Amino acid sequence: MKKTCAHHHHEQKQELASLTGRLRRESRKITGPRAAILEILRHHPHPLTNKEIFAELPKGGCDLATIYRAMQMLEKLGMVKRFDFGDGTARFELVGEGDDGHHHHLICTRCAGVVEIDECFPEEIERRIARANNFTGVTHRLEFFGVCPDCQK
Amino acid sequence: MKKTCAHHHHEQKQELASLTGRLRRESRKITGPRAAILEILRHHPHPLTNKEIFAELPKGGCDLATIYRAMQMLEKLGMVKRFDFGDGTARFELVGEGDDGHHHHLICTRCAGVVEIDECFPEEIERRIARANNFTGVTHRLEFFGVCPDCQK
DNA sequence: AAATCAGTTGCAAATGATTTGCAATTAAAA
DNA sequence: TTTTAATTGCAAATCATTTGCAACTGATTT
Repeated sequence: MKKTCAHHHHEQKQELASLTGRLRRESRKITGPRAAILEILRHHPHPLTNKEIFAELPKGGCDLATIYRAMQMLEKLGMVKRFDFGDGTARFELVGEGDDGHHHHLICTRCAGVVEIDECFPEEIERRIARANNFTGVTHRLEFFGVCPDCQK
Repeated sequence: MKKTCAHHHHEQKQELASLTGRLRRESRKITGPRAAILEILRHHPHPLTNKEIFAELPKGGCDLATIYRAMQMLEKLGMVKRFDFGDGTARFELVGEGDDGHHHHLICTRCAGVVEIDECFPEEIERRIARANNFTGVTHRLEFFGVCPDCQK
């Protein structure tokens, strides 16, 4: 269960320069650990856990806490999107400029393989739900689970 | 943000006898802690965290670990359904006999109030997603977030 | 290029939710 | 009652994530 194909909601792999530029604009420093983390995210089209990023880090990597701090900051700047697959571990994906990164996944409950999904919850129904309950600014968190072709035996 | 109204997917409050019967059938003991926990769940139409159940427990309550163990067991028996609101704390709701408890919530990001939702992700689209990726046994986890009427000021 | 300073990092300790080992207890069957 | 497997309390262990703090380093200024 490995998929690398780009789905239409995926921008081209972002230039590192564009990423560091975004940081600079927010008066954040471009440090070794940050450049390395962005580099890893840039090359992974799928959501990664902090531990996974940590493992991908070259030799003298950085502290795990630094990754946690970096992801928190990148999320606040809207540069990464946090996903929750319900296993108690956060996962992150790089988000393109101007994009909000909203999309969903289909996760194999056997091998944990992940496929990005283009479908989203119907806007019209979401609006109906918001109106019916007088809620504003409604969004959703949605992930699919099933058994991937490889794991079906 | 408090709602007590019963939605159509909610069975009538289950008889305690029916609940204990289900346990007995699985050769589980009806202990004080368990009866107390079921009693609390029976009276709460909304997802509860273990801590909340713990707090609701009468005086000499039971150990928090016992609640964790009970919920795990009840979930395995399909008597409660676990929900994940993305805040790192599991929540549980009693599930009626024969029901699988599948449904969703609309959660206020300000006051954490919860409203049960009747809408579900369109089956047809889910089937399409499953087929398109050759996955079997596909389900989904879906929760809505927004600002409830009270918190809108 | 050296000085300056806010933003960063490593490391260890703190949190918080959840799990687990184990000896003592108890519900339910015999 | 006796018997036995299931259950509990309690403390210690896990795991993911956060945080305090002193040392460090980009980025900007001089």
